[in-house]
Amino acid sequence: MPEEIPVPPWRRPKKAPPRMPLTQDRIVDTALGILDAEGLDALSMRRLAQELKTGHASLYAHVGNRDELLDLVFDLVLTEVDIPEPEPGRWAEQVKEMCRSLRRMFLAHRDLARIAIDRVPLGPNGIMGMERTLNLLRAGGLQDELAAYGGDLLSTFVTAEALEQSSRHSGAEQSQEQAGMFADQLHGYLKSLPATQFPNLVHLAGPITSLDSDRRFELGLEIIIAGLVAGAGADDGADDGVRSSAGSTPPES
Amino acid sequence: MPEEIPVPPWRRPKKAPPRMPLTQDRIVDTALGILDAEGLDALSMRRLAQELKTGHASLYAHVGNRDELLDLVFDLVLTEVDIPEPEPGRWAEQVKEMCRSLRRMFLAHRDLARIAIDRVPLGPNGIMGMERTLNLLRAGGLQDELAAYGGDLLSTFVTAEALEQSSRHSGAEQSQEQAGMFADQLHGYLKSLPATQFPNLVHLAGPITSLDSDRRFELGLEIIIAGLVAGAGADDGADDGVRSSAGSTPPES
DNA sequence: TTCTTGACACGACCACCGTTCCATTATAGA
DNA sequence: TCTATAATGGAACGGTGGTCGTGTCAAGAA
Repeated sequence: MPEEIPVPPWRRPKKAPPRMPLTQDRIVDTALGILDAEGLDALSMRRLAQELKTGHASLYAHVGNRDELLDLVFDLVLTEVDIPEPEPGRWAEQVKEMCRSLRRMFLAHRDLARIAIDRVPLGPNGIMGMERTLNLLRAGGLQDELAAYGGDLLSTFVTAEALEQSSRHSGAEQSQEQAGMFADQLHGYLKSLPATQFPNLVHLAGPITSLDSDRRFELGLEIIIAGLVAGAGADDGADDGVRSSAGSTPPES
Repeated sequence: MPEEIPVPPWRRPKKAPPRMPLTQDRIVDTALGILDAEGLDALSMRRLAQELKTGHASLYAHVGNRDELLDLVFDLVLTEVDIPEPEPGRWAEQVKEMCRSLRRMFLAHRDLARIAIDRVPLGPNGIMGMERTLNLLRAGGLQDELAAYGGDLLSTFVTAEALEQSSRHSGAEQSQEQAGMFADQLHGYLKSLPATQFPNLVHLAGPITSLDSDRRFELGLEIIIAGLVAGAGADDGADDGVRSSAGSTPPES
């Protein structure tokens, strides 16, 4: 921000800078700024008021309470997610693109997954997003119930995965290094377990700890989409929704 | 662990009831009691100390801090989950049984999903659970990476679903009635949206709001297991893990 | 141009929270 | 019985979200 130019005294004797009025938008914008820079725990009403150069009690004239504020912040960032218009023949890829966009949004805003995890996005942008999501899912031929629930499942998955990723390196500031350290420590610990009692953990110590966030995300996405596709074949939803024959037989290795 | 052998009364004439000493076990047990009865927000160190008829500062001699206490509570309830020994030919059903058992545990303890959602279960019971889970998943022929991640995905799914269910009727005490009210209101709202702008939401208002928790849970379970089964067919995990051909072609309706 | 009014700002306050310090106390071992 | 060790818990610290009522200021009415 450039230096402030002094206002000529004859121009606006006392009109212009009396105060930038407090509005809900300004509050929500500033809250998002604090969230990005310092995380959810730092976002107290007092800290927010300080940033806005006002008293914390003033905020309650515009936002109700802290929880409602977080609702508003959540709905605001939802504008960053883009959900493609369905194109024939690209269904699975487009569903992935949507989920990746959602994930990018989460990773761009610190602790946002913690806000989103127990919130239903019913703000204006949330509703828009639901509409577009359903539109995309139905374009893949998913029957009503599966489309309705599939959107929920996908967004829950993306949120939970983002939450896991962000909480892994919580507390300290470092991200990459911290995550690597933890993985290494965990790998050593798992390898050190008695192999007679924990054969699977010892055997899988590698795969368990070596999966980075991106790979986990793509894997989970593949699994869920494959599951949705498998369910889309069932035409009568009265029984199971997902064709149960797909899951009832164990694959023999 | 075998039952404790009672101490003969002549052995310790006046040791027993001078005061029941504060132990970590007593603290964790009591914490779980408060959690069940009053929820996570009511579980403060002060409230807990009051229940134990002691000062809140005394607790810190046994548990480190509140977060560690929640770790311990989480690990304690994990004993209630049972994970079956693999039986040939019942793989998918056994995976479901495991997930249902986990879900039952969550529903039996108020707000436990909120505790579990951002916690990796690395306590003794958590480790045991991971071992048994991996054992079951591998028995279905899942390759290493898919087994390692599949367990995570399933438990994340169950936790998130339990969280959603519990947060739906948070605040007020009512559960069934409250949930129904909310669903009705939401249904009315969705139906009231302009059909030109939100055709999918209006069309799917029924399926979206009529899915009760049990059905959601079973549906999601089917989807994920179907996805895992689809992925189990891929023999080389170097590329995608889940056979991408399964998900890349949209099902035509 | 003066008066009035109503929305907004905000200091003071409330009831909590998690955590630490440290003097006191109770217990177990010598 | 005396002493070393550990548990205990009152007081205090620095926070939190939220409410109340007074004060201020700017725009509309007269």
